Amino acid sequence: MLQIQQPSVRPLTTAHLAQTMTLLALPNVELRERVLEELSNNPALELLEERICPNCQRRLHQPGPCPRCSLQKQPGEPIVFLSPRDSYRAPRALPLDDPPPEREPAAPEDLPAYALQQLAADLDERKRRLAAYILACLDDDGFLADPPPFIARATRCTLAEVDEVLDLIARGDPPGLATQGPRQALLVQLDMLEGSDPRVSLARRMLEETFAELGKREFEAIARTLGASVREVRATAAFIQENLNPYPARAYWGSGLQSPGSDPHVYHTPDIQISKQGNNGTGPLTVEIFTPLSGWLRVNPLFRQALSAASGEHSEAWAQHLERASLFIKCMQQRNNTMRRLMRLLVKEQREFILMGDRHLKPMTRAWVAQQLGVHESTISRAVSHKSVALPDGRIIPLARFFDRSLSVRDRIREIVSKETAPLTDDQIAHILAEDGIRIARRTVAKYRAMEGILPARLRHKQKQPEGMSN
DNA sequence: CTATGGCACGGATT
DNA sequence: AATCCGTGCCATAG
Repeated sequence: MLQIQQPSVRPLTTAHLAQTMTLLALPNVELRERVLEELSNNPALELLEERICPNCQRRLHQPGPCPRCSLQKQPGEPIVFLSPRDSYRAPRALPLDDPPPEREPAAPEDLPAYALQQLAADLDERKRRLAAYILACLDDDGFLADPPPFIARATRCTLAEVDEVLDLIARGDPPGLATQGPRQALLVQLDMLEGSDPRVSLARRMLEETFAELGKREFEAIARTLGASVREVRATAAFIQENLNPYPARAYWGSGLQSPGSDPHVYHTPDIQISKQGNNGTGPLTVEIFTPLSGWLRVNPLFRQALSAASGEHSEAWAQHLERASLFIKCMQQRNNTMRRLMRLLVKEQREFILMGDRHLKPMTRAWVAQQLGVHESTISRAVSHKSVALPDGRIIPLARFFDRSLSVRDRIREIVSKETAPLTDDQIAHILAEDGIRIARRTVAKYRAMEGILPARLRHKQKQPEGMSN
């Protein structure tokens, strides 16, 4: 918590603030890069081993008592704690109480062996060994742990050879195996079914140009970027969802996550996980804020000693390192603290939304949250942007959606239209909403309706096409 | 004449 | 300071 400040004349505050803000705006995956970079560049910075909480067996990544066990006090309050996530394999964190259903039934050796069998006949000795090496190094999702140039170096093959073998594997039976991630896997699979469907070309553009948005299901943004209609984008997203598999290895390892209805098709891991405590809807909500590494950062005490002992030209550079390290740690703590406070407030305020769906989202502005927390509103902006949160029902949504004023209204519009007997005009819908106390302009109804991919009243007529995919 | 979608303006957000 | 979103005004399709 407290760092011994070097009596530095440097304007610590400006640098500190600037760096805090940049860290705050980073999603977990990028923060991981950032921390690793800092660790490798700065010898004064050190990552301590994780501990296991003797009580709840969770991994701890900060000094002091286990935050989860010690926090379980206040009945109405949500439980918010940081949770180390150094592996990005799981699609999302599993609820704390349930045993993980995935990845134990089949032996992990099965898949590589199976894949190798298909290829063996086509390859010479040298390439067969290369293929075996690659397959052995895949992570649990069937993706490459190392980039191709790395493999080339490790196996003393040329990059061209590596790419060739990779391509063969990827087009083998679990299509998309041994690619670099969900996106590449999907693209390979897309290539393989080319020719048949007109949606293929749009699907490719969506994967290539707007993959991040696709993961977050921001269909409007995709449509805008690609110049397609929201309707087309939705249809294509459904097409991708039905025909392609972002995690090729999972189909083989009997994961129960892929098939059931709970929207498994989000192609990235969340930064935050919210789960319910019990099965009844009354228990407190648990919020895990993922941190990129297990263990915790601190200034290396040996380095500090060495600095005081050292003299001469080194000491200045070393002092800078040390200052930078301590600064970085402060920034990380600042970030964690802000995220914790933010999430505690958000979950408390929006409990109904989290548990019961879009319609119960209370309108909330960032400015208001900033005032509650006593920070600048731009801080909230940074904290909220680029983050994704997994809800108890399995949906993964951008954190910014907590501030989407239109969400609950759009949900109501969808309901009104689905229950209508005769097609209602936008004006009528606006009127119905007004009776419920929602005063929005007719023009706005039209926009929301378009966003939801609902045709205008004139075109809805009698045949209704149930298009709802996210409920 | 009515229902919609396009364009632009003002306020909020970033 | 730049950008996004809700809304009003207006042209157009039916």
